[in-house]
Amino acid sequence: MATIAQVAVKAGVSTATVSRALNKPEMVDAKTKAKVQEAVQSLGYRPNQVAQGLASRSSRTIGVVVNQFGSAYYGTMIDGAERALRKIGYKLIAESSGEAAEGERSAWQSLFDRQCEAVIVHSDALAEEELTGFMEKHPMSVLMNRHLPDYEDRCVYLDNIRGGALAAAHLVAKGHRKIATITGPFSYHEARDRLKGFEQQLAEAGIPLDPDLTAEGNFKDDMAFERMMALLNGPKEFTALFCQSDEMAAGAIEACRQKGLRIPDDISIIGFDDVDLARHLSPKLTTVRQPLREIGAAAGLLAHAVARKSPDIEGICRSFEAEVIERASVLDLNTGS
Amino acid sequence: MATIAQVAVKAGVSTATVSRALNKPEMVDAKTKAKVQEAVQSLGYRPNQVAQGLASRSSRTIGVVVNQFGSAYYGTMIDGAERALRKIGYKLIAESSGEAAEGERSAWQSLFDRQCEAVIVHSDALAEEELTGFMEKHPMSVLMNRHLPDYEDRCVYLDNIRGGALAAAHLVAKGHRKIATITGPFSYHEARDRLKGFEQQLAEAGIPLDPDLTAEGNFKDDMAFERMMALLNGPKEFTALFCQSDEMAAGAIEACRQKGLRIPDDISIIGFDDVDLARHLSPKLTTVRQPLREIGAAAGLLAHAVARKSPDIEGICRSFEAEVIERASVLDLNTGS
DNA sequence: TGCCTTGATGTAAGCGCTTACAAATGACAA
DNA sequence: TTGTCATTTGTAAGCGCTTACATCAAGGCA
Repeated sequence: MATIAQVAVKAGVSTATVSRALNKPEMVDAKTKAKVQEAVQSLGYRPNQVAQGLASRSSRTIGVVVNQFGSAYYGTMIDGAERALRKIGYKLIAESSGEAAEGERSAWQSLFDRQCEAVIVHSDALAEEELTGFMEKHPMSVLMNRHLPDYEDRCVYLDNIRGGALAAAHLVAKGHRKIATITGPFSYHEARDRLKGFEQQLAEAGIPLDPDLTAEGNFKDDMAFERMMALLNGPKEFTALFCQSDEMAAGAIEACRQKGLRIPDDISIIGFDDVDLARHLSPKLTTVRQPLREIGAAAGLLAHAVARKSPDIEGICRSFEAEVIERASVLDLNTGS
Repeated sequence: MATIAQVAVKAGVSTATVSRALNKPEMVDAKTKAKVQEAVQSLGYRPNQVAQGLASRSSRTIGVVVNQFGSAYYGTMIDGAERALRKIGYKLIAESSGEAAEGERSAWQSLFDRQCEAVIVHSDALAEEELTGFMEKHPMSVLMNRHLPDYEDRCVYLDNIRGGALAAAHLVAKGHRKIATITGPFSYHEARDRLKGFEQQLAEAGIPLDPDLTAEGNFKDDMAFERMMALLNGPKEFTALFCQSDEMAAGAIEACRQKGLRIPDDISIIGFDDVDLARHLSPKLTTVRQPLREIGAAAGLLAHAVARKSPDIEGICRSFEAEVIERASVLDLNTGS
């Protein structure tokens, strides 16, 4: 690999001039610039970006930590972040936490050790209190898809309360009154918020949330399958189900199938997320869409703005709205279709 | 951020000693080590890994370029690679190519500019010839899930010929004789290989591949839907279909549904990949499994071995075998179940 | 002509580390 | 006592860049 020094020798100038010719072209004479260009070409010189970063104290790198990369949920957000950052010449270093609190802590720290200018964290395992501590300790961090009131301006998040309300409103509008729900784990802020919005919206329609029809899941299909089985075997009847993730909806659908129940004829189901899976399920799943790619992109931009202490922070959308995508898994009781 | 110089002052030793105390503990006296440790603690010192890398000429970073991160296919491989690398203290810099040849070229180059010790490439867009050129130009590269005969020892790949054969064998064993197939794009090596294995295996059973029952898709569901519609509307009958990706199988299933055809009663379908989607489809999809996570992990390890010029290269599994996962989308014509 | 600008380039000091090599210390054998 | 050797530490030269500051030549102006 050619170095700047070799280019300088070949072009007959100092390394400072080479550096300037490349980075601040307006400061150097046209003829000199030409000589430098030629030397660069003939040596195939490419600046060592790590050395540049060390000297200029800017790595142009953002870190991201998520549970794992294999699921569409995380993958889509990361994709959004990476594309947004790549456009402005930034790179993404990705680390997975292995779904453990200790993994989140160490990944967070180690990304800074790698001189990431900022890091994007999707925390699942850290309690609110510890998270707050980290946000304070690492001011160059932003939270993705989680809302921490104390650090409002460094969070990109979905309005989960409203998301939950949307699900309830949709079901109620379709004439459902007896509604069950399988939530995410209550240790997750999102799960609590979605349930809260769901409950509030039901209340507005004069329907109290029935604890017997409320089950705590873990966003995964297997557990949702079991919960749904229990609900179906329970004494209470219901015509509709709200699952806080599409994957759980898939598990619930499977349970219905095993019990010989048809969807949406016998039971209506609405999911949450709108990952690819949703439109491949049978019937196609009506769901509450999270704009994951947009959320990821916003997190990337926010991280960049925070790192650069840019005043644009205010201009970056930090709060996103969910929307219901109507497909074929909810029956309209009013019209029967 | 504290620097090594500050630690040195606080501990009353030279920076060299601090460096040694931290990286080669056996070289320094126990008492000195204790003083250093204490200074490190009290200053909260953490080594700047970028500076370490510059000085020691090793970044402990591997790059990876894929089409996009949002799909389970790429996500799972990346997950495998990241976990394998994290265990040996390496980090992953991820860049997406935006599904374009130019994106692949520039990502590849730019990851080296960031001093990645090696880069893992999942090339979709580059033709074999250009790819060979890149492998020659960048010896610290490995190919993930693609097989380039000239650089056999720097490729981690699935035996796609065998994978295609497996699909054919399964269908034939179930008594199918009239078999259609929707392939990936023929510009993809994988698609050609899978078709080749498929054809060979059929030939062994005395069944010629019928061009009228062979359609070229693009691994996506939409196009598969159209291709399947055309096949169904065509003059030739068939009892089974092999799709070269699960996503295409989902599209084909949708087409059957629209035509009022039941699966597997009227038509049997076997997919390829075994991503999460497969077990959520209805009926659950019988498919040829690619061990994506293992392939990703092997690519990570191979990249590391290549970067370190380690002789272990030979010990890393580079060729993976597919396997058929039997679920519910293929009817056994022999028994009728 | 002399002085001040202005623009282009070079010099050299870092950025935060590692690592040859040199130096110092003490133990030990002759 | 002296020389040898092993052990521990320090000195300083990088790694490949950027950038503040110094330098220098040329042009403008009184």
